[in-house]
Amino acid sequence: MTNALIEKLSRRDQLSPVEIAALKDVLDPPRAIAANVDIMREHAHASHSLLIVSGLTARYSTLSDGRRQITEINVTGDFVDLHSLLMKQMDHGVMTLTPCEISSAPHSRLRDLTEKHPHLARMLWLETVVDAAIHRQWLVAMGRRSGLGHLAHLLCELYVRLKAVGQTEGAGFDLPLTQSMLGDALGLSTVHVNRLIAELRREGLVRWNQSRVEIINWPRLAAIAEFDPTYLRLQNEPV
Amino acid sequence: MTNALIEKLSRRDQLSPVEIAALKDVLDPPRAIAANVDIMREHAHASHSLLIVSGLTARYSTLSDGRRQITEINVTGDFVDLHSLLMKQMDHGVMTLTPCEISSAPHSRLRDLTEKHPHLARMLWLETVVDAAIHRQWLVAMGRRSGLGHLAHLLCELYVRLKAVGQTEGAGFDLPLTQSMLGDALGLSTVHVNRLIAELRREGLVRWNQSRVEIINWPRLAAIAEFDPTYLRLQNEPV
DNA sequence: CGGGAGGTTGAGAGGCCTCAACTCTTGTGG
DNA sequence: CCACAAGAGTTGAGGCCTCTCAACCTCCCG
Repeated sequence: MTNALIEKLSRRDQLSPVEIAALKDVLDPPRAIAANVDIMREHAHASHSLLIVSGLTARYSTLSDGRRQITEINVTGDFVDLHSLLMKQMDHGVMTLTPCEISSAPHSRLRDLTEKHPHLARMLWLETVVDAAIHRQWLVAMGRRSGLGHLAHLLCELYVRLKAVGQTEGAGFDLPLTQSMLGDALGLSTVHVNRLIAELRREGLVRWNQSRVEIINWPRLAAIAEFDPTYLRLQNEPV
Repeated sequence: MTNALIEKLSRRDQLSPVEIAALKDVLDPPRAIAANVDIMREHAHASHSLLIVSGLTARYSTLSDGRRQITEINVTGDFVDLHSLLMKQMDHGVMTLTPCEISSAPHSRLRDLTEKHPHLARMLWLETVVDAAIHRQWLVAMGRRSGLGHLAHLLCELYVRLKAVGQTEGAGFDLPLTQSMLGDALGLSTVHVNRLIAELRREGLVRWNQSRVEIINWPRLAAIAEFDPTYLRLQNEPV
């Protein structure tokens, strides 16, 4: 049930059987949760962290006029809101984008884990550090890339992250997000997202029907995005 | 020499004398570094992390056409690039914005610290988690706020962060950044930054001469920015 | 005194926004 | 089995925010 997380962590550094057992011990059995449900409310004081066993979630912040900004999309195997172990109060909300299975990890047990397993603690620390690196890439894309480059970058990122946990098929993957949600992630309007997707299709870079995205021309898509996956930290370097 | 860092950490949770000594032990004596110097290059493999003893630095990423996006401004007492302890390869560069004093902490010693002092390790983990929270606020500002709101938010953030380490005087602080640098931080052009600053002045929200920023009307500035300092995690809650 | 960096201002262009209408799909109930 | 509603996607038109280009000013320093 924690396979995707362990698969991802093992790409970065070796986990001992004891550590794997300790990691499994902090997690409650997964619960099934429907799509479009808040699993952690903005400003809440959290007492546990959540692991996505399957499905897609989004971190978001809401503005006073109701508009929304999604700040990260999380996928199967992501320890979303692990940061609340230390932040205590949530600076953003987390919602499901698809039906999900979610495991809960009480902060008390996570704190015990950091006392007894310093190496595993660093591996979890690294999870949050990669989140920050993803945020930085989004900042670069939002601040300095064209709308098309930004969308292309998001697709490249999701493809690589989903592939790392076995959620791709060939050059395609499922992305059951509405164009309105994509707009909230990119900081663009729904109408403009629609036109950008049309442009990617017209240029023969992707096939995109329903929730199925197929990347037809990876080299050109990655070039438009100036995509370099180093920040996802999927290479093996012991911590 | 690590006073600002310890002052900031102590706002969040109590540090024992042993922990303070351990923290000081990982740091080399500070070096003086001029303004506009790269202290960590993009894509470099880091073997140590850097503490800002005094001065201002910026994390940045460079695009293929030479344009730049600053993803965070770091101030006195910030453990900039602590994340490299776990990331190993830098996903961004770090440069000084002003003359700085910088202390270096070898990763080997930091790793030892996490083995022997789990609580202190969590405090350092929290430092990187706050970085991520700052990134998220920048994403919200960049994606969904007006240019004016974005600039106002940056000023509010810097004021609160500088105040937490005793670097403000009344409602003012030093911000020796060129408008071009501010543009790189906000994702705007230099010309537009100039016009936004002029608007803040015209509206009587700030006085801004040379590198001196004086906030005249904090309530209105914070309202324009929709600023809520919770994400900076300066409240006391034990980790 | 000249040069360079930074700041300021004007003018025109363009990317993205808003508003609005229309289409398509899906699910529900009569 | 069809009518209808609701949600999502698509397209057009006009407008605004921000960009680029360019000129000029100020200040500082060699």
